Order: sequence, then structure tokens, then C-alpha cells
Amino acid sequence: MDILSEKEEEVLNFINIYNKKNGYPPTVREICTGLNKKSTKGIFVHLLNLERKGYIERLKGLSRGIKIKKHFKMETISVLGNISAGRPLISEENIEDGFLFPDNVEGKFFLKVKGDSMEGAMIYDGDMVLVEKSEDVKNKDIIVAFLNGEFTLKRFIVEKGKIYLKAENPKYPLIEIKNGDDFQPFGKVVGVLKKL
Amino acid sequence: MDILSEKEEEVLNFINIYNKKNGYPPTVREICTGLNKKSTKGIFVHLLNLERKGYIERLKGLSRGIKIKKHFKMETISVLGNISAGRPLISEENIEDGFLFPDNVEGKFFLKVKGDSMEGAMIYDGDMVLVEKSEDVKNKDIIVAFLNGEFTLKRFIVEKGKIYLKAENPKYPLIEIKNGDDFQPFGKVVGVLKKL
DNA sequence: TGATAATGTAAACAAATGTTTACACAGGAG
DNA sequence: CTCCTGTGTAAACATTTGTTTACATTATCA
Repeated sequence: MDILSEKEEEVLNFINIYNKKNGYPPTVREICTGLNKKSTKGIFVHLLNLERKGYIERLKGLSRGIKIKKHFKMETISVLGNISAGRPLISEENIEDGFLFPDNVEGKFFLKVKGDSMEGAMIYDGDMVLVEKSEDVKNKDIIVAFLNGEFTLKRFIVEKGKIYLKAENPKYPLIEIKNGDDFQPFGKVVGVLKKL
Repeated sequence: MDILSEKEEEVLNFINIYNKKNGYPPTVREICTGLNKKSTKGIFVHLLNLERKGYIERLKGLSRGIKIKKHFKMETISVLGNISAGRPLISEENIEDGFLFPDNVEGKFFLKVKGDSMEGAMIYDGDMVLVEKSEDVKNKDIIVAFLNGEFTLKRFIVEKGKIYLKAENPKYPLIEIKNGDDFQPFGKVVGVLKKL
């Protein structure tokens, strides 16, 4: 990735902070006043450079049309279950197999765990698992998957050409994925959040 | 809080989803096309109502000047340590007493724990504690505090009129806060995120 | 030093966008 | 039915804002 000039760095940083504070990106003029510039020209050039170097994306012509590329953005993670007004994105209808399941959020998000099937992996009832949406799961990952009409949280096991879903609790049987099964990995668990 | 009409609910929801997906709020016209309306008038009225009822804040005249009030917004939490370009908000200078410490984020955020002083509370080296910024801490809360020039993570204990900071590990002594101490609670730990 | 690039000021232009006006239509309340 | 409210279309208007042009200033470097 191309290196940034001091000014470009300053601009990128300002956008990041502004975004964080206000919930939307600044206009070119807002960046100017924020950085004590009297003309938009310089900032405009910096924005072009930041785009050329791959740090941001510009939606040409649109107001506040600045998107900081994922890697250079202060990261945020969606927290579910907090939509208390409007038609909830996480509704009762989306509770499948003990999980609160989102239907609209990209990237990482939390799911609330119900049940004791993963206690062996230190994941307990009421914990929030941090899931990274991805269909590319590897052997021994703990994954969220869609299996025969239900969502489930299990460890993904590949052994001797066979695929298994394993609960980390001896109470529950090992599940083998067979040819006729409707199996679709949804994402992998990358963290566990315990509420205190 | 005033109740919303079906249409208003629809608009609020659209804004929330749009915001989540794009990182900035929609324009009035974008809401229109999103909800299959050919005129901006209806949506504009809904926005006025949403503001009057306290669900959103409007920055009059500004493009994309819609802020969803905290309680009605899909919540996001800041994750530190991911600022990999620009002048980092979390810099080496901010690592105090084993914590990555933010200097710019409001509300809740994660701090990375270094050390074993809170193992008794299931908080281990490398975990991320979710901290809610607040100077109002209660007895037995696990808190982040500034004590005599350093930040520290301890359990806050009030007993017989005395204040103590207690490490959840017998290796470390109980600390009593005395009159001359420079003690300032910074926030309370409301969760622990373990990376898998 | 002098050339060149980077950065900035000032001003103008065009597009995007918030806001308003005029009017239409449907449904409910009196 | 008639009035009122909520919602909508269509169109115009004013401001905000991205973009461009012309030129000045500053920094860098051979």
C-alpha cells in the first residue's frame, strides 16, 4: 500500500474521527474548516490521492461521499438486540435454534447463545459470540451454520473425507453431514463476549 | 416516547439499515427511491415527525443531516487497536499499565488486558474488556481507574467508609485509596471478549 | 540558486440535496 | 356528506456541496 504524506495522513485521520463522532463522513468544506484551510482545493487533491492510494473510496458527486476502506477505518462491530423501535431487524421470527439471528448486517456481529451445547468450548448460555460472516470455514473452527432448516452453533470437523458438526458437550451427539443434507456454513466464531 | 405510525417506522428502519450498510445516512431522495416514493414530500413530513417525536435529530439544511437518537440506533461498539494508518489514535504513548487506552472514543469501548491481575474474575491476559465510560462506579464493580499516574483494572470495593482496589489474584496486594492519592474512576467493565 | 512539485487561496460552476408550495386522493370522524 | 388528517405527486426554489479553473505560496531537491 502506498505511503501517505503527512497532509494526507492528517486528512484521513480527520475523516475517521469525524465519522466516529458524527456517524457520517464530513463534506470537503468541513474537512477544510476542521484543518484550518480556507480553500477546498488542497483537501480535494488529498482526497483524490487517498483514493488513488487505496485508503478511501469516493462516490463521485455525492455529498459526504467518502468511504474509508475497511482496513483503515476505526472498526465497529454490530451489537444485536438493541433495536427497540421500528420493525426490529432481529425479531422473534428470527430466533432459530436458540440464536438471535440477524438478517441485515454485514461483516461481524454478535449472536446471543442459548443452550449449553458448547460449554466445552467455554461458551455458555447467555454469552454473545462474535461471528465473522463467511462461508469459508476450516477444520475445527467453531461455526454458525444452517442445517436442514435450522441455525446451529457447532464445531466444524473434517475427518477422512467426512464432515461433522460437533457439540462441545457430551450430552449432544456428533452430527455427520450427509449428501442429502441442506448444509450451509454461515460464519465462524471469532470471539466470545461474556456480560458481567 | 410517542408512538410511530407504520410509515414513520418504515422510514426510521430504512435509515437504520442504510446507515449500517453505507456508513452514512441517506438523503431524502434516497429514502424516497428506497421506499418507492416518487415525491420527497411525504418522506420529508415523516422526518419532521420522527424529529418531533424524538427518534431522530435533523441538522437543518445539511445534506444527509439525519442522526438517529442513541436508543433507536443499531448500536455499535468501538474496537481499539485497529487503526493501522494515519496518526494512530491509540499510540504507544497511550499504553499505560498494560492497557491500550483510547483518547478519542465516546461511550463503550474495548481495552486489551495485559497481565494476570484479574484472573480470579475470569479476565485473562489478551482478553478485551468492554468498558462503559462513567465516573459513577458502584461497590464491587470491576473498574478501570486512574491511580497516581497510571491506569489500572481492579475491583472497586467500599467497606467501612474506606475505598479499596482489589486485584482478583492473590499474587497482588489489596490497595487502599487514601486521601492524598490521585484517584479517578474512568469506567466500569461490562463485558469480557475472548478472542478464539 | 532555480526548477519542480506540493500545497494553498479565491472564485466560479454544476450537481446534489433540503425545503417549500400547490394540489390530489383516500379514509375516518362528526 | 363534509371536514380533517395523513399521505402522496409534481414542480419549483434555495442552499449545500463536489468539482474545476486560475493563480499564489511554500517546500524540496538537484
